[in-house]
Amino acid sequence: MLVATWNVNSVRLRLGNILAWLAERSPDIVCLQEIKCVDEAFPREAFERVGYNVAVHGQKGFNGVALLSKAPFDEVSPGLMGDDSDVQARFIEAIVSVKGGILRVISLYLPNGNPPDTDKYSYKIKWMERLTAFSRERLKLEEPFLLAGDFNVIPAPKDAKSPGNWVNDALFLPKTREKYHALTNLGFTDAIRAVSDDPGLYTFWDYQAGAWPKNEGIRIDHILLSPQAADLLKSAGIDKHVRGWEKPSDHVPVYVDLAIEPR
DNA sequence: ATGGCCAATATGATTGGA
Repeated sequence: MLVATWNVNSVRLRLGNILAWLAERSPDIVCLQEIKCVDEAFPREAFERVGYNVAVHGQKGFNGVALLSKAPFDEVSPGLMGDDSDVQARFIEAIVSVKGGILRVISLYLPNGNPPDTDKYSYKIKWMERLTAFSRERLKLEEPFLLAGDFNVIPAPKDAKSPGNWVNDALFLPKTREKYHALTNLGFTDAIRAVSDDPGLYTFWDYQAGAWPKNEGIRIDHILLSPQAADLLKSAGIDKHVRGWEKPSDHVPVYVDLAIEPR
């Protein structure tokens, strides 16, 4: 069973690319970020026509996350616990029935946090603390459980072509990486790092300054696996070639193959 | 030459992204 995540940078502008990639990869579940539209404007029918159920948590203009699933959703819950005043659409949780049990999946868009000397950075850090508190609760359930999305965190120097360019950036500051490790140390497995220690595994290339042709990439889109999900990991990968398509997103899809059969 | 982008919005300049 394939589960993937992709920050698409506008689901409406990227619809053709997304449908082409779905036909090529045929994932069972897809976590989308930066859909950049309200729920009513999400191109739901285009995905239903090719066999997906749709769950959306959008907002006007920016942010927004969604889930696609070939199997129906048993439960869907938008929003991250811990701050009722947070109106940014960055989190959606769902449960899907699979053969022999369930799979719990989160599509998340962690705040960027730049510039670091502003309230944008404190919002990022607080959001990470809320995500850790949420995860601590969910891990107690001992289920196959995935946190997938755009984490806006470069975990280690080898996750950037030029780490020196990022030392003062909210994506790579020591405090950001400390908070990320506080999350992963609860017991998550980084799916990509479980299958490869190689440098040069990137998921984002800026539109600016020729980042793509120079391969100036960073790895910021992650799939974190609960212990029960990690036990099922068969393979993981990054669909890098999608960055070279016409009108690309600046991010590419990341996927895991789990030893689970659809129900 | 040592910079270069993109998307959404009561839009033709601003905001956010990373």
